[in-house]
Amino acid sequence: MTQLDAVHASSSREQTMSRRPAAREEARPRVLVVEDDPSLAVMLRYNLEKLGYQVEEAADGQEALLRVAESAPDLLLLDWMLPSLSGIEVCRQIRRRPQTRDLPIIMLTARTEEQDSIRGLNTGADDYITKPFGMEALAARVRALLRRAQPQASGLRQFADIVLDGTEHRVQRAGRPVHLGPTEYRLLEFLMQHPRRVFSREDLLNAVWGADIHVEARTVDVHIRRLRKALNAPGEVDVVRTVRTAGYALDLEPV
Amino acid sequence: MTQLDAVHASSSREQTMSRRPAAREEARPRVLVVEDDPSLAVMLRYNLEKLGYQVEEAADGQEALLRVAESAPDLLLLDWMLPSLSGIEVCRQIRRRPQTRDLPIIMLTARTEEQDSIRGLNTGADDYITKPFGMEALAARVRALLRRAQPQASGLRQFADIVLDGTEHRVQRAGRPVHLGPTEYRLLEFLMQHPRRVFSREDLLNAVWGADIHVEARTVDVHIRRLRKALNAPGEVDVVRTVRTAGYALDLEPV
DNA sequence: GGCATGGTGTCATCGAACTGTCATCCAACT
DNA sequence: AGTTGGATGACAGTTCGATGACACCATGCC
Repeated sequence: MTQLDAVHASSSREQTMSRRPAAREEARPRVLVVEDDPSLAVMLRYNLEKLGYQVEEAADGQEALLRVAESAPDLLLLDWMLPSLSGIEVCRQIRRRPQTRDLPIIMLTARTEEQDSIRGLNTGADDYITKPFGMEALAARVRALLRRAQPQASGLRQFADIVLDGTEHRVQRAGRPVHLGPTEYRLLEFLMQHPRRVFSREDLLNAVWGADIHVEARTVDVHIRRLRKALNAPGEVDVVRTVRTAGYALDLEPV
Repeated sequence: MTQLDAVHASSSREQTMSRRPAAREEARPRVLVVEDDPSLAVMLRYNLEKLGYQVEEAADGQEALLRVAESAPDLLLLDWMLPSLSGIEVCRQIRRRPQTRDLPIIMLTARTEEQDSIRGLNTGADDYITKPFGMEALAARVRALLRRAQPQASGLRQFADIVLDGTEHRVQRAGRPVHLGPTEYRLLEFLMQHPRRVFSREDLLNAVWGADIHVEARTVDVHIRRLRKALNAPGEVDVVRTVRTAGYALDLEPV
């Protein structure tokens, strides 16, 4: 028992890093309400909390950006008209930063404001709803957006200093961008789904190429080599472990 | 061809040995088909049963979750478009529960639905196949996934301060990593399956080398020696017991 | 169309790791 | 002491993964 625990403990070090997005997922989704009218804000908070969301508030555009940056909510409910910084401007700034590019935003607009101009103008919002609105309508939009956004969150995979962004199809190692061909990308993607685990060439062919495609087993070697070449900068440890007669694994310890 | 067959043969040996201890494993693998189109469902059932699987069915997402929870199938064939709860959503819910996190899932999608978005977007499925598909393609995927899922059960083995991790293909003694050649690895793996039990050289040849391979019996001595050398650091007790005229065993007591 | 480019699968070759065998030595039993 | 069976070191042959080269295809660009 003690031994097993020891092994687990030593090997779970990196896992805690890669588990971060999952930990947040467990909690209720957090909605940031940006609304300068206090009575409306209170109403929104009340209803959203009843629906099971955590609610944070911001009264103007400046505060909104601040809160988005530091508490990374899962969804933004954004009033169109705001003091200090208009809703459109907030939207634009949020879209500009890579960390918040995919944050779902719902705009709250007054009926008088022309909907066409909102729709036509590229605000960057994902959805909008005109005031006054019913709570069911809002709830439906919130649910839909959160559901859509969810996979994006888990599209991010991390192992050691390697980050694979599934939605952007992008790979980094130690912050530096890494260019991979399509096959190498899928290969890495698959290996990152089961870090440390050893896969035979046949496993990899099935998973990366497809079960019904016939390709020489040795071809895997070549792609592993290309993956290594792209991933390992001079001086860095090789992240691909070769296990003789067994296959390959994504791993730090070469032995 | 020859290559693949060789791989099959050698790797299936380990699998039969590392069969899960549970009683229900003797049965054929059970596949749950989640498909709302009755004619397709019938076709799938017919073909899968012909391939030797047990087939269960569910017509929508709700029923799918229910059946997964109560009958714990070995593999899920999941239609992308479903009434009441989409395939993606089913997938996500299954992945959320620890008991079903490793359940292999194959998605069935229509050709029009973008394949990239399925593969790229992290749906949580292990594989997918576009609709219309040939039965061989499906069979290949099912086989591949079931094979991959199986060895997970027999991951970690331990004897005294020795830990052998089957999925990672790693060996440790007293926390220190131990490097073994393929033969020594299989030898240790076999010995660890029956600690303390004494095996004759012939037993070991059959189990580790294979019944049909002809190798000099004395060769076992050499590999036992290599295993000892790798396993026993200076000052540690020898974990391999020699029983004169009988064979070897994994044991702590020297006598 | 023709050309460049980047990606892919296959092959021949190289070198390191592994393997099986033997001769020799040593310890245990008779 | 003599015999038997295991341990050990050496070694030659083999296997297996790494590597570089190359021909083939797409795709995009002039």
